[in-house]
Amino acid sequence: MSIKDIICNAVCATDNARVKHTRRKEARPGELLDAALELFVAKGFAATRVEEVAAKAGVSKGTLFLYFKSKEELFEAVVRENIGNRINQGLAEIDSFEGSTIDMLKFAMFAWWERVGNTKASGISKLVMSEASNFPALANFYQDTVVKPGRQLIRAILQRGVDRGEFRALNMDYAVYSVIAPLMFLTMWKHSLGACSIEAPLDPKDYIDSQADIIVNGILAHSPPVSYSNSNSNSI
Amino acid sequence: MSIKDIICNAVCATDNARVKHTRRKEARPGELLDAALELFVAKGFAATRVEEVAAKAGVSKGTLFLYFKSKEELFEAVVRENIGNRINQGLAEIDSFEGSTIDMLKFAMFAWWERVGNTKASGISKLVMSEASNFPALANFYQDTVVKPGRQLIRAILQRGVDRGEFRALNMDYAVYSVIAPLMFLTMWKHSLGACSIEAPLDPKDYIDSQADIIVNGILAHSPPVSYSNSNSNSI
DNA sequence: TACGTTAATAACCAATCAGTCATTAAATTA
DNA sequence: TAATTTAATGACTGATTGGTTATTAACGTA
Repeated sequence: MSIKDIICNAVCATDNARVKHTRRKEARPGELLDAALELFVAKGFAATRVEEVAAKAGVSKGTLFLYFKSKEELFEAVVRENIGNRINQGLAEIDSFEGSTIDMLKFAMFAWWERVGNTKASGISKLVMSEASNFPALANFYQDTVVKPGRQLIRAILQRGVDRGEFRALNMDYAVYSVIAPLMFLTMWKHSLGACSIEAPLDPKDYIDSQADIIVNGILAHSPPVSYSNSNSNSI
Repeated sequence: MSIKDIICNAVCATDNARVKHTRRKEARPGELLDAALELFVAKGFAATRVEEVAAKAGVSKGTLFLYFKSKEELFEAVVRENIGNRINQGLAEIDSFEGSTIDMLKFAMFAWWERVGNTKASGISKLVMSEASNFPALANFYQDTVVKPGRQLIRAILQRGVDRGEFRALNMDYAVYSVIAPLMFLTMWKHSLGACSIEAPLDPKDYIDSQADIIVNGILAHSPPVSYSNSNSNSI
C-alpha cells in the first residue's frame, strides 16, 4: 500500500465529503490535534506523515503548517493539550472523601478509567513512553505534570489508609506502583498489542476490579507482616 | 546535531578504533543485531537510520545490507533473535518445584528479572508494544510466543496455589495480570521515562519485592472474600 | 456588486534516507 | 609471489517527505 493510498483512505475515512476551501479558523487546530493524537499513538511520531494528519483532519498539508510551525511543535502541542489537569482535581477530591480508604482507592482507580483511561487522552501515556528518548524535554514535562502528581495522589490515599489503621505499614516509594503499574499496563495494552489481537479483549472494568481487589487485600492491616515468605513452609 | 554527528558519535562510541576492511563474516550478524536492538528500543524503528546501526556495529551501510536484505527484515530478526525460549524453560521448572507456592511465585518473579528483565532482551517488550500497529504480523508472533506462554506460566503457578489451598479462589483470566503488569511496567519504565529521568531510579529488586509481597498477601487463602468493599463502613 | 482581507491550497524545493553497485582489499590457494 | 575469491566499502540514486510560497477563493464590508 503506497503513501498515496494511505492518505486517500484517511481522506475517505474522514467525514462526509467536506467542501474544499471552507474557512474554519477556530476549529482547525483542535481537529488537527485530534488527528495527530490518533496517528501518533498508533504509528509513532516518525512513522506518521504530516500529510496524513492533515488529510485526516480534512485539510491540506499547507494548512497544517499554518497552525503549527513544525511537526515537532505539533507533537508537543498534542501532548500538552491532552495532559489536562485531572490529577490535581483528584487530589482535591481526596480531602473531602468520606468513606473507607478501601472504597476510596477503588473509587480512584475506576474514576481514573472513566476520566483518563477510557478517553482519547489515554494514548498519551503510550506516546510519551514510546518517544521519551526522542523528546527528553517533553518526557520531563510529562514526569513533572503527570507522573509525580499521580504518584503523590496514590501515596496520599495509601497514607490515609495507614494513618487510619486500615492498611498495614508499607514502603510507600514502591507500594504506589501496585496501583500505578496495573493501570498503566492497561492503557499500554489497549493501545498496542490489545488493538491488534484476535483474542477476547480485556474487559477494563473486570480488569480493574480484579486488580483493586488483590491490591486491597494485599495491603489490609490484618495481613501478615512484611517478611512473610522465604521460609519453606507449606503450612499455610 | 546533524545526522553526520550522530553517526560519528556512534562510530567513536564503538570500540577501540577497529581497522577497516577486516573480514569477520561470522561475527557481523550478531553485532548488527545487538546494535539494532539498542537503537530500535531507544529511538523506535522509523527514527533509527540503518547507517547508524551499521556505524554502531562498526561496519558500513553496504555491509548491513549484505546480511539483512531490508530494514524491515533486520527489525524482524532483532525481535525473533531476542525472544528466546525462557518461558517454556520456566514452565518446565514449575513441575519440579518443591516449596510453597508463595515461594514459587516470588522465585518466578525474581527469576524473570535475572533472565529477562535485567538483560538486553528486555527492550523487546517496549519495542514490540511501541511498534505493534506498524508490524501486526510481528505483534501476533510475539503474542503467540511470549504473551500467551507467559500468561500460561503465571496461571499454572496461581492454580497450583489454589489447588493446594494456599491461595483463595481467583478469576484467573484477570488475576494473572497482577503478576504480569508490574513486571511489564518495570521494563517499560526502564526503557523510557526511567532512562531520561533525573530522580532516583527504581531499584528493581526492591520494586519486585514490594510487588510480590502485596500480590501474595492479596491472594492468600485467609484473605477476606472477594466482594469485600462497596460497603461504606469505616469499621475495619 | 465590487473590493480587500486572509484561510486554504497545491505545486514546488531541498534534504534525507533506504537500498544498489562498481570498486577495493583482505584472506586463501596454488 | 601471483591469482582467485569474496567480505567490505562508499559513492550514487530514486523516492519520500518536511517545509515554503505563489495562487486561489471564501468571507466580510461598503
